[in-house]
Formats: sequence, structure tokens, C-alpha cells
Amino acid sequence: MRVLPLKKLYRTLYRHFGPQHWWPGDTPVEVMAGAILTQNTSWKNVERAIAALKKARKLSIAKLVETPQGELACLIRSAGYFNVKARRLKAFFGWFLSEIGRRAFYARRLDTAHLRDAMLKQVSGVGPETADSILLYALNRPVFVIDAYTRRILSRHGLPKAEHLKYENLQAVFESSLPMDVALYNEYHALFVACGKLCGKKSPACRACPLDGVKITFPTGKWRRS
DNA sequence: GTCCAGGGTTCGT
DNA sequence: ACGAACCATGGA
Repeated sequence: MRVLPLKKLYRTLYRHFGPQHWWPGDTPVEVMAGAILTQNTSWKNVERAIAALKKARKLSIAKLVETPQGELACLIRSAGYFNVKARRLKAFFGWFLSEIGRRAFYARRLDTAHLRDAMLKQVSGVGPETADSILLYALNRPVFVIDAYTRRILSRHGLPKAEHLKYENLQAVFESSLPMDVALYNEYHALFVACGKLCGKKSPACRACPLDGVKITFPTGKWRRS
């Protein structure tokens, strides 16, 4: 049984899976839209929805804001929850337009914690994971993204409580153990997803994956509070 | 037919 | 503060 801290866990995953080249998307707008569309949905289904938006020339901030919800819903049908997600796309880009402007580039002026806070409080349909995915992968901010795969992998390799821990507390485990590095956070989360896809939900332990027989160690103390 | 996928909100307890 | 129902398509 190998025992690894988070830093070495990263190297193990990277050696096995190689660079993941996330986020799959050509522009910041595509990444932000993809972050909303992929909520509880396979990426394969999201790709079709994005292709449909591109073909209809709706994949821009202005178009996403002005196009009627029903029309967007029709285009993103393949991504599931299409009525909900059409509303969320309009809500998010409406907020983005008024808060930041027409270019994602202008977001550089704003503080990361402020952006995250504003998104969570003002945009219905953007929760912690979606907000952090947007911050990290579209706006290049050093925030560590936690998702269901991350929780599942941690819960099977040394942190059984991971499935129930509050999002921000689990996030603090990583951010307090690793250097604050956008490229590192980018790759690390993508590697968790690559690994999580292999393991599956039901299988009690990872076999045929690089974490078979691996126990992860975590920093003790501060992050455990509340 | 059942389960799952790169979540979030709302409404009971 | 926590759990369950809800949203909905497409692949395994």
C-alpha cells in the first residue's frame, strides 16, 4: 500500500494519464457556456449542444443574452435539462455583460474572490463548481475545482468523509497543500476527471487505474473546522 | 428496463 | 443544517 501526499498524487496521475489539455473549448465564452451545459451531464452530450450553438451563431455574449430562452433551449436540447440551462446561460451572460463587459479579457481587472462571490450570489444556476470552473478555465484564476469524481476518488483512498464535506472545506485541503498555480490546478482537476471516468461509481475500489493500492495523506488541523 | 453523466435550486424535516 | 425531488438527454 503506497502512501502519497497530494503533491505526489498529482505526479502519479500525470505520469499515467499525461497532459489533458483542458478546458476543451476555443474561446472563454465557449468555456463558460460549457461549464453550465455540463452540469450533471456527460461531456459528449454537451459537445453536440455547443456545436448547435456555433452553427446557429449564438455562441457569443450578446447573442446568448438577446436570444429568447425557448430558442436557446431548442438548440441545447442534447445537453439535457434544456429549459433550466437555457435560463442559466442567459442569467450568467447577462450578469457577465453588466459586471465585466463584452470581452472576458476585461475580467482581469477584478479580484478573484469578488468575482466568485458575485457569481454565486447574483447568478441563479451557478454554484461553487460551475463558478470555479469558469474562474479557472475561462478566466485563468488559481481556484481548485472540486467535483463528484474528486470526492469519490478521495473517499476511496484515505478520506471517507469526502462525499459529505462542504465544498469550500474540501477545496481548502488542496489550496493549502499546493502552490497557488493556475496550470497545476488546471491539470490536477482534469486528471481527477480522467481517473474518475475509469473507476466508475459502483466499483468499491479502483482496479486497472493508477491509484489501485494507493492511500492519500492529508494535512491535519485548520481545514477541518466548520 | 435501469443506471449514470465534469450540478444547482427548492422544499420538506 | 441536511436530505430528497426535480430538471431531461443519450450512452452503457
